Amino acid sequence: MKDVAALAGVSLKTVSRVVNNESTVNEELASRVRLAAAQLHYQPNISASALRRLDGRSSTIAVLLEDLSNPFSATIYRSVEEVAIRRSVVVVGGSFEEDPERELTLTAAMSRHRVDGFIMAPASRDHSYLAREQRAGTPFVFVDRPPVNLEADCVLSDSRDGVTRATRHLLRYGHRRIAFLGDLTTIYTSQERFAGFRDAMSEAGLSVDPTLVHLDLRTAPAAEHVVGRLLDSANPPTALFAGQNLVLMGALRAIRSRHLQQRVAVVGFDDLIMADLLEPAVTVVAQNPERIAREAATLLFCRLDGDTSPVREVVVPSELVIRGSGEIPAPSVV
Amino acid sequence: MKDVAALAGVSLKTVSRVVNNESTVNEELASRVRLAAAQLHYQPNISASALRRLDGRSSTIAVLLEDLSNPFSATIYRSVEEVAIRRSVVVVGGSFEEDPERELTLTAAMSRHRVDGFIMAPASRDHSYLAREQRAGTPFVFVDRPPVNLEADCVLSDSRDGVTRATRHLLRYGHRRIAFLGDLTTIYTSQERFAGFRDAMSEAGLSVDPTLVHLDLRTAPAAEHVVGRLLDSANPPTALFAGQNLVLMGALRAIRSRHLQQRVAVVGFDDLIMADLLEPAVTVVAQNPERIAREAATLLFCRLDGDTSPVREVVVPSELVIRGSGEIPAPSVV
DNA sequence: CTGAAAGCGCTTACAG
DNA sequence: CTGAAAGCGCTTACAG
Repeated sequence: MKDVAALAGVSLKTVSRVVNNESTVNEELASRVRLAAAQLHYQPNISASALRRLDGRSSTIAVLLEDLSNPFSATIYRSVEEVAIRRSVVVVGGSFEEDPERELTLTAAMSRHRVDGFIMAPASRDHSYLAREQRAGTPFVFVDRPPVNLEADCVLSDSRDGVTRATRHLLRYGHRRIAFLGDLTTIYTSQERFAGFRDAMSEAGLSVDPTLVHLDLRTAPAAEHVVGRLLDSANPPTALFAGQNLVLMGALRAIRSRHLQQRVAVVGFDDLIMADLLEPAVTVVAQNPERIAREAATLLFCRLDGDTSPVREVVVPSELVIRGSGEIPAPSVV
Repeated sequence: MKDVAALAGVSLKTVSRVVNNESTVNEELASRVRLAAAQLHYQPNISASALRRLDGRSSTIAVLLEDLSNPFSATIYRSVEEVAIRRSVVVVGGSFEEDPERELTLTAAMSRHRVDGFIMAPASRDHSYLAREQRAGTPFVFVDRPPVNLEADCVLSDSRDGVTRATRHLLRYGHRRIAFLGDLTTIYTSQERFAGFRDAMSEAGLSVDPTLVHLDLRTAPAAEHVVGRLLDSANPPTALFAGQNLVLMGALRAIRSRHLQQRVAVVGFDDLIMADLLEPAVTVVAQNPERIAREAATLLFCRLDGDTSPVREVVVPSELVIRGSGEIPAPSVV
């Protein structure tokens, strides 16, 4: 900036004004400055300007999710990026991997980098440690999972209701022995999905058979193993609800290796690319990560723009996508 | 930092020494400083320290790819994150979307944020504009596509050879009429994949039938349409090579809707989650994005650590994953 | 409308 | 081993 000022023959302050589009600069001086800046390939140092600025804004936000390589997280990141870029804000990402320690590490790192705000799907179950930073003016928007012990904006899927509707759907096709396969019970959404399942069962006056419930399944092979055992048992389920992507894939493998794909009904949570290409195509409860991300980004930028209205909770509807695997009737009904 | 110094009753400089783990501090003073820092929940301002530091390092790198929501890009981002986090370096991401303008915009934005280095899969075909920043000490590592008019490190898949091997594989099953379906011809990897196809064909003494070559396919519906027309033609191909994920999906849909999945051979480029669950399971040329990312990140950090050896080009092998769809023999051979 | 001085939070380069 | 002064690139708060 000093060099630009020297080349343009003006003061530092004038360059600063031109760079920041302050309108009060004489057009001739301004164009001299712009010419000099272009000649020197000058790029203003955003960190330096943030340091002195009253608002201290770095034009950077953090998007911290479970795992940026999974399609749900990746889509959220990407959709936030799209909103951010329109405001010339840059997005730094991080993956918590369900590790509360890593949540602490990453949020602290972001705080050292003085990000302007956070969008996060937390791994921990206590977010009171963020209250100080929040009070200091950094907005937090939670996605996919609500904040615990912290008042903050939050954007969720209606997982519970989505699973209830999916379970009713299976019940309607005559299924009574429905297995529920869930992810880590420590995860909020995992609990919600199971709750949605129980809601529908009790609503139908059915009790949940504990031998048909398997939770804390994280990987496809684990799910494949469990589902294999269920299918091979004396009294197998006639339908399966898979509470998560990888679990769904494991379940489908177990079913296929037994050639039961036309006999056992399956509904999964979260859409899969290519779900329509399987035979039968896979019925799922699809979330809407683009919309979750857009709502979250919009909320965050509103807060950054000074919106001090009460904390909001936005619920984005999930959708039952009917494709075939969930519409296989129970044997007794055939 | 000032507050920490005041609370600990030491000078600013002593706090700075403790924060930066300079060993020359009296243990008693150091622990007083640490206590004060903890009480005040002090987080050092990395941008401010970068401003004055001789190396000017911000502990931030940029990872700019085609589209962070696609599995290939997302996996690269995630794997770079994993290497970066071990060095307490934070990763800011961006998506070019095959738009050279956006490449300029995003690299300039990153430059204003004074990132320490770049890992990027470029959209443009001329990177000379980065030479200045590179000379100023910011390392660039290109992934998936080589730099043009710029000397920079680069990590590539052996796409061309991978496609040649896949095509030979189809030829071995008796196919002569093999359709090639490619992505935008402006994309480097797209050209390479087509070149690999032609290599194998000419090696086998076959000419490429131009009516079986369709390039510039970007979306699944476009591919589905084109493949549909091919399959419905008087002299349809007996095998298809799909040069990209979405194209593969479109091709599979066209084949399935005509119930030809057991008759027309298909090989795709890039692995798909669930490719093993289709019937037949899909044979693909799989890249290794984790390894590409690890190599790129390692190279970048070597450069940041002062490695000034000549520019390197690393080639990561791709792998033909045989699953069934690519092993359907040509009709004349049956 | 333009600019000289001070200061953001930190590290550097010295002095003691 | 510890600290006072200067300065990184910028904006603020003034003065003219």
